[in-house]
Amino acid sequence: MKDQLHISEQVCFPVYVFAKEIINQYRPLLTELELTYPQYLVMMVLWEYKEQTVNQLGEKLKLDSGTLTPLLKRMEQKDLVCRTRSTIDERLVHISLTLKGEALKEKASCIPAQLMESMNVSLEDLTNLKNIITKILKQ
Amino acid sequence: MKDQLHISEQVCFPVYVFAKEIINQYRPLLTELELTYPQYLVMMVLWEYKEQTVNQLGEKLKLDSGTLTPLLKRMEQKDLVCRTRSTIDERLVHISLTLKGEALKEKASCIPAQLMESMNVSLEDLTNLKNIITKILKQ
DNA sequence: ATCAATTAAATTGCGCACAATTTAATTGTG
DNA sequence: CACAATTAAATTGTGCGCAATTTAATTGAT
Repeated sequence: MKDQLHISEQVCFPVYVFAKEIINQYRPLLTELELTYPQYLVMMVLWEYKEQTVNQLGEKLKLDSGTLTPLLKRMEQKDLVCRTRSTIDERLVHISLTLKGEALKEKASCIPAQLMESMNVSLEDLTNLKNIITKILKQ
Repeated sequence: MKDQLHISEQVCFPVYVFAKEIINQYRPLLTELELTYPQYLVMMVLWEYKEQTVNQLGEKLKLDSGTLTPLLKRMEQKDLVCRTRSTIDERLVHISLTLKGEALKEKASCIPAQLMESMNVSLEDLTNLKNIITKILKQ
């Protein structure tokens, strides 16, 4: 029987490398906006939904409070988001955009196109990739 | 023009989530062997190549010495690998398996199959996925 | 042979990512 | 109402991942 314990036989390893490579491609673009990739993900959710609790962000981004709490505090330090504990239910912390955070959307608008260019991938491969992965993740 | 700054429109986000999900699927299997996923990758390279310098490992795994040096020290602590500075070229550190590290290959042999099962993906999707990603990474 | 340039690994510092636990508030049940 | 169970966020601790720098050894060009 064939030995499966080789890097070259693995499917997971290319996925792992590819995910890191994507973040590395984003890095120079996001550094200009003083954002990391996970912070950029938070911004995208907030640009779309205006306000989210820590849990809601966590569900959308698949991150827990152990990751999000310190990350959001750093974003608060940079005056990108507000963290406000709910008065109705004091367990909840609402995350919303500051004016600076709202304004950053404009600057970020060119990032998707820039990234597409830097990755140099056909639209076809990209859609196939997305379809397969979302199919796997849905189960 | 359509707003591209939405999580749902992104291709990179599913890749990022998928890569994390893979590592989370590996976690319970690898925890039994007292390995993390990156440590498992190092083991796979060493099971195949017997001995590697830090740089050679880094090239194969796309990791730098800043990541590998402390990781390899932890693996040395667990008596999985030996770190030996070369006498011929003292800049090089050779990483090789201990007997315990060599023996772990046996225990790890079932992991690829177990992971395939826990991921519940068709072989077709998996090969397509791998082909697209390796194609993109090759450029 | 000398010394600048290169190379390899280690170090420093920061930001995730996640398991496990803690703290505090709310809900649900008798 | 009381109080156990649940929920939300924060905290603690460990291990990557990478940029930037440092340390030390080797190479190469004159």
